[in-house]
Amino acid sequence: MVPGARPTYAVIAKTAGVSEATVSRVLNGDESVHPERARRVQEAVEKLGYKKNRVASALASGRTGLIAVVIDDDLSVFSDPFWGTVTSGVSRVLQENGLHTVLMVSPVGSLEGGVSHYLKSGEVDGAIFFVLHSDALVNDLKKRGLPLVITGTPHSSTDIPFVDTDNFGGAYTATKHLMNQGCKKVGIITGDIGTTAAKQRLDGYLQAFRESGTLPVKGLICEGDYSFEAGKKHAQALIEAHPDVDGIFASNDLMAMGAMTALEAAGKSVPSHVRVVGFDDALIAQTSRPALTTIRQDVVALGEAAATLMIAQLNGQEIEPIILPTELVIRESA
Amino acid sequence: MVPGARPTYAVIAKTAGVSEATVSRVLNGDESVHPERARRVQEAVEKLGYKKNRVASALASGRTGLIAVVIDDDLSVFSDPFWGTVTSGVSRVLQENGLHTVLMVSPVGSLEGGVSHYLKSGEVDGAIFFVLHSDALVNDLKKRGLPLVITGTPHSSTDIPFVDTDNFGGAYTATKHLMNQGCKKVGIITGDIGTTAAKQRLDGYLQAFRESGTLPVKGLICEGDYSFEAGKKHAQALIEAHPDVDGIFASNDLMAMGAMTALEAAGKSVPSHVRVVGFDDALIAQTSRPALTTIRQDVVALGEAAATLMIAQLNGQEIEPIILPTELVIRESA
DNA sequence: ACTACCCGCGAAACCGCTTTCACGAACCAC
DNA sequence: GTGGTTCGTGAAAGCGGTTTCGCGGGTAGT
Repeated sequence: MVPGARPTYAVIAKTAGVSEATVSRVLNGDESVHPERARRVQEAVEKLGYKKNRVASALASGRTGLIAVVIDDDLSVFSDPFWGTVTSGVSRVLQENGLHTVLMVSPVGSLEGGVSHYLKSGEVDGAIFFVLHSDALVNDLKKRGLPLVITGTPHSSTDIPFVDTDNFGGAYTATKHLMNQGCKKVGIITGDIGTTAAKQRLDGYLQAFRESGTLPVKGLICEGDYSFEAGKKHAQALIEAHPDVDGIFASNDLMAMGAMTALEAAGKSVPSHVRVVGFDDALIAQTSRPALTTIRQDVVALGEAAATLMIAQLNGQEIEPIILPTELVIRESA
Repeated sequence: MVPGARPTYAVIAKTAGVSEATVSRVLNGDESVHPERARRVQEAVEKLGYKKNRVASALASGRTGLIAVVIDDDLSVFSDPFWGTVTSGVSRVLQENGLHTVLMVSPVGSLEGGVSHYLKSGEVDGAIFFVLHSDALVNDLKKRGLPLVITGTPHSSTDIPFVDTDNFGGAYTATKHLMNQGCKKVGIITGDIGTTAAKQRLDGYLQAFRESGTLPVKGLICEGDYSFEAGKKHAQALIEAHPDVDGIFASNDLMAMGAMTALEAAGKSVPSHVRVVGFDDALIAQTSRPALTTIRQDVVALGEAAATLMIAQLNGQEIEPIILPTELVIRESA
């Protein structure tokens, strides 16, 4: 053996005095090998510092040990720590299970091109989608039998396993909190209503109203899009339409920041005139002045849950969606 | 051929009436094939919707088409959009070149374990490191001939190609800007001085002083660690030690935010009493009140540059480090 | 016209691991 | 003791490409 070259089964087999087939069995946890021979193989592996060639293994077995994480260029990675954080959770759990994370950041829309091809070509053992881009692609993959996990609730109710934050509950808690603080007129700035998360948060808001026996007046519900600017714009509109508004639930922290900026500019102080609650507990929630009261979602846990679901699926276990709880973090703004 | 099964060379070869060897040559851009036969192969590929099996290809050729991106769990992905953004830049460029990004988020310190093994085992064609963790590992990999790129300037001057932002120039510009605005006493809150970036930014600050013919008084240089808390703490210390301080350059936006929070709490208004400049142009710089004047670095471009360097290396081209320019973004704080 | 080359191409070996298959030994029941 | 199992094992056939090697035919040189 040339020094520096990695040993192969041939070498291990010779050293241990067994066949390559037996080496393979031992290394793949086949119980049926005689303990004594297994030990000899283990020793040879140890001694030679053998590490399995994953590529060869993949070719022969059809399992690559790779899980794709598919992200939409636009919504996501840029300037928003959210997906990066989720990914790190995914990656950690996968790694602990001997799997690797292949990142596919696809320019939105072009998903049908290269990414789609790659996923269909069996070079990954599964795919985790961040935000459901195209139901078509996902359903197609599903039909082909590729293990899938979606982070965020899918639009159409497919039977594809997903993980999500309890958007409904979080929004409900946020709204309830505002009411408990004495707010009589609570508005909401929603996220991009095309996303299920935004819809669910709106539902949670409405539920809080329902329970209090009232319904939000027209104009209290503003359709935003998760951006700072939207928060600003809609807060302005809100206090114009309803000068007596005394609580705002923004569907994410960034919009809450925008709202606070607008409120301050309009001479309304937070929280004495208007209380504000956000959603996410992003970094900005902690650093803003006044510090933002918000609904914390555990983003790392979201990633970990997605990975866990994937692994369970690969093991052929029965699985169901995971909904992660949220937590109200009370700071200064409400 | 079973419907649904992917075609192989065997099928293409038969369809085109050539040998598998010729198919391989055509698909790998070997010029020596007769145009007519090449055309026939292309047609067969087209007709059958053939896509090369990357795994088989990898086994035979030794090239996996995978590039590892190695990130330190701690410093990075969590709550800081920085590395996520860089990664998306890397991923995009790699993908355009038919390569894929394998994410390795390693709990700091454990780099020597699984990650190291994986990288050494030839299952990736190259590795891009975010922040230089361990010179030892990198040098080892370098010796083994694995193409490497480092984002951020390495500590020891190895000949490993790297990409970085012009930290020195950015810091110099920031400090100069404060001086030009009339600041007489400019302090700095540095980043974790164990990182080269922090050192370079400090150097830039010092250079601005040198050019103005003065030197920063003792106590004007505060050693921070890039955290919000550090910014707060050191700004407090700064105005205590030097009540007449009228400019602060914080080595990142987060510390600048902390500093502004502390200043406001101490009754100093920004920018009228003290001007503040940050570094990064992160999201918080735009949303803060007052909006933060800062040094913008192009984070996506950083990732793209890293990927470009990697690709050049794989092509055997000569390469040298890339230093990306920064830009002063003037907002309200200075 | 004869040897020397070069060029395009196919046969076949090979990459390193997995898995099927069949064989011999050991074990069982009758 | 005989026939039928079961069990551990190795030989060998893949997995789907890449690459070496050598052959046949055309070109060039003398």
